[in-house]
Parts: sequence; structure tokens; C-alpha cells
Amino acid sequence: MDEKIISARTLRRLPVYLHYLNSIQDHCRNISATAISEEFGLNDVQVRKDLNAVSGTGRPKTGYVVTELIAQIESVLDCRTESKTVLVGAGNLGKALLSYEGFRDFGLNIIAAFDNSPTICGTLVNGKPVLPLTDLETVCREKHIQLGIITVPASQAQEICDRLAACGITAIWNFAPTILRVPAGVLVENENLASSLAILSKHLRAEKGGAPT
Amino acid sequence: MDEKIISARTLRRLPVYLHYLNSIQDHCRNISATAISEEFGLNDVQVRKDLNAVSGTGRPKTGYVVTELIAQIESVLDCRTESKTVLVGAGNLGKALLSYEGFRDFGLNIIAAFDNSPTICGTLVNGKPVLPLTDLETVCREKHIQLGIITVPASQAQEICDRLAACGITAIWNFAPTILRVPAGVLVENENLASSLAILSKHLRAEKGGAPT
DNA sequence: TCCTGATCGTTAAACTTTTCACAATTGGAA
DNA sequence: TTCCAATTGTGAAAAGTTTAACGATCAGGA
Repeated sequence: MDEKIISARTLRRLPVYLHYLNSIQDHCRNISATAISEEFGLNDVQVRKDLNAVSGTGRPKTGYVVTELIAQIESVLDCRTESKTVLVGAGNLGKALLSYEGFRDFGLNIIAAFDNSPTICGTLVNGKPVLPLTDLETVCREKHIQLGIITVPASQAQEICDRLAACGITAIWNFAPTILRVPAGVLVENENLASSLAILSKHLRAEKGGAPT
Repeated sequence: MDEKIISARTLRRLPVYLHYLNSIQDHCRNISATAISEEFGLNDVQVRKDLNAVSGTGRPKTGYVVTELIAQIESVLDCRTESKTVLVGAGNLGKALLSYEGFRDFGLNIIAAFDNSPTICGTLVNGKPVLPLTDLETVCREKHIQLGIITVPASQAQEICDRLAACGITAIWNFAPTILRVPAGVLVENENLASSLAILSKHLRAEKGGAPT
């Protein structure tokens, strides 16, 4: 029952801390929030509050025990538990994500991909089967899929999202450049590459045209 | 000189609006902020304030002229202007991004990729050359590269970031699960897939173990 | 033993973003 | 023409996030 409410902002920083802690655990027993904050250019109180949300075992003058902190963050993030996943939309981006092995480190296991193009259906991408979209519901229900990755065009994203939610999927990773509406209890995480590019593009434009302040 | 300060949050929503406006422009002359807000499940005042940041030409009872709005958002985002880009780290994720053609729509032009693995250097990925990392500075300076995509492991990300910044690159798209420190004037946009997975994973865990509220 | 300084944890202040409340405007119908 | 309902735009409140201030704690040396 020591479940504290962790803000999304904090949750996003935890994997960053975790990665850093793993990288230093061989040669550091203890680490202070101040040191972490300096490593990443953050405010030290912010780091302390983030760590407090998962730990609360820091000691003055010493800091935190690195291995404890790692265990506590891993427990909160729960990367060890495998998340059964389907990917919908085996276009360029979809295939790219299917080919990316890095997700395994975070417990993501893509069982199958779906697409409605007959030319790609039936093929394997990185050893993972691409199935016709009509099979989506059957597979999701039978395999007890928990997470869905959406890489279809924005115009179809909401429909796919509805179908996934109807199969009992409660977490959706959306790469389409749109905002999805979901029933209560379903979480959508938007990985909107267009939004990121908008920020970068705006910055480049400001650099060129305007004040270089 | 009608440059208003646009918050990053607003800027992230603009591409979403833009995509939607493009999809309706054939059958709608006008659109109200209220309608947009309902489409995406946002607050109507928020949409109105977002649109105000780029336009300010809404009329009571009518709303906004779709084509005007599109032109204004496109002008702010400036997706039409090509951004010369390099990608550093041609591993799985790097190759996946190189293969993704969707970036062209946003004005992103990846000129070359860099890696220090001899087996991949000299090859082409999706028609783009993979060059040895030692050539990074030369190419960036000669081709006047503006944007750098970092897809190397977290442990090398800061070093690559420093090298890119030293070549005059002012915008960095970071896919490594770490926070980068950059000189003033350089913008880092983090696309931290680990952070996103952390959010999703936490949600799945909460669903299973705890209160389904 | 006692002091010093690093570090933690917490409360309050500053800042940012979102939501609420409401007056002002406008097109269209009665 | 007059009224109504839809819609905008804005100032203020609310909610959320980050930063600052400060007392409490503790390891290590004098």
C-alpha cells in the first residue's frame, strides 16, 4: 500500500534516472540527488522529489544506495513483466518499429502486426507475422493482448483505436498524428513525431529569420 | 512582426489541428473552435487560445475560415522549408528511421547517416549513405546541416551531441534515453521511447494489480 | 565529544497551463 | 427590424509543475 501517486512528468524522468544508475552501479555505492541533478542539468529538489515518489530512503550526507534505487524504480516501472502487444499498420513506420529490437529491453513483446494490404499480409517482418486486419479481434482476445501500437494513417487511427479498446486493450501507443478518444480506463500515449518536428522546425526558423537571442 | 510567443504545448497541438483541417477542407468552408475541441476531446477555450496564437481571425457564429487557418498554421510550422538533417547511429532504430519516408512530409531531408561500425559504413539504407563517424564534422560543415538525429546508445549520446553542436547544428532530435546538455541556442527535442513505455507499463500494472477505478 | 558541511525533506513561493465565467459580436429566423 | 443562439475573446480562478528557502539529519574529522 505504499503506492504513491506519481505524476506523469516524474514517471517520464524515472527511466532516465534508471539508465544512469545502471551505468554507474559498478563503481558507485551511493549517489546524491544533487549529483544526479548536475548530471542532467535539472534542479536538485526536483530530482529529490522524483526519487521520493518511489523511494524515500535517502540519508543526509550519504545520498541514496544505488542498488536500492535501481530496484525501486524497476519495481515501479515494472519493465521486467512482459507486455503482450500488437501493432496495427505495417507501413513504413510500422515495419520500422517491428524491426526495432530495442523494445524487448522494456518488456515489450510484439506478438503480431495487422494490415489490410493483401501484398503485405501473410509475410513476416523481423520474424513477426503480418495478419489481415479482420483477424485483429480474434487474436487480441485469444492471446490476451494488453497493449496496442497504432501506426496507421491518422484518418483510420480512431477506428482502430475503438476496435482495440473493444477487445479489452487498456493501453495504446499512438504514432498517428491525431488525438484519440478512448473510454475511461484506457490510456493513450502519443508519440507524435509531427509534433516533435514542429517544435524543431519552429526553432530552426526562429534561428534563421529572427532574433538570435 | 506579428510573431506571438507560442508555448511549446500549443506548438505540439498545432500539427494535430493542421492534419484535421486538411482532412476536412474539401467539404467545410468554416470551422468553429468548439467543433475542433469536440473532435479531439479538448477544452474549447484551449483550442481558441491555440488558434489565437497563430490567427486571431475567428468570427462569432461562423468560426474560422478553414483555408486561412491552414495557411496560418503552415506558415508558423514552416513544414515546407526543407531541413537538412543527419542521423547518427545506424543501429536498429536508426535504420528504422532512415527507412521511414513519412518525414519528408514535414520537410525533413536526411542527407546521410553516421556510424562507427565498419560493417555498416559504406552501405546504403533506403538510398541514404552510411558514413564513418569520423566524417561527421566535415559533412555537417560542408552541407550546412541544421538538424541532427541521435540514435546512438545513451552512453554515447552526450558526446555526439557535443560534436553536433560544435558544427553549428542548432536543433537535435534525441532518441537516446538520456537528457542532453547543450549550449544556449541549441534546442533538444527528446523522443524518449523508454519514457513512453514507462507510462504505458505503469498503467498496465495499475490495471492488473490495483484499483480499476 | 563536538563541530562542520553535505545532503535530505518539506513548506511556501513562482511560474505555467488549463478551465471557468461572462461580456461582446454576429448571422439568421421570426 | 428584433430577437435568439452560436461563437469568439478575455480576464480571473484553478490546477499542476518547478524553483527557492530553510530547518533537520548525519558522516567524518578536529
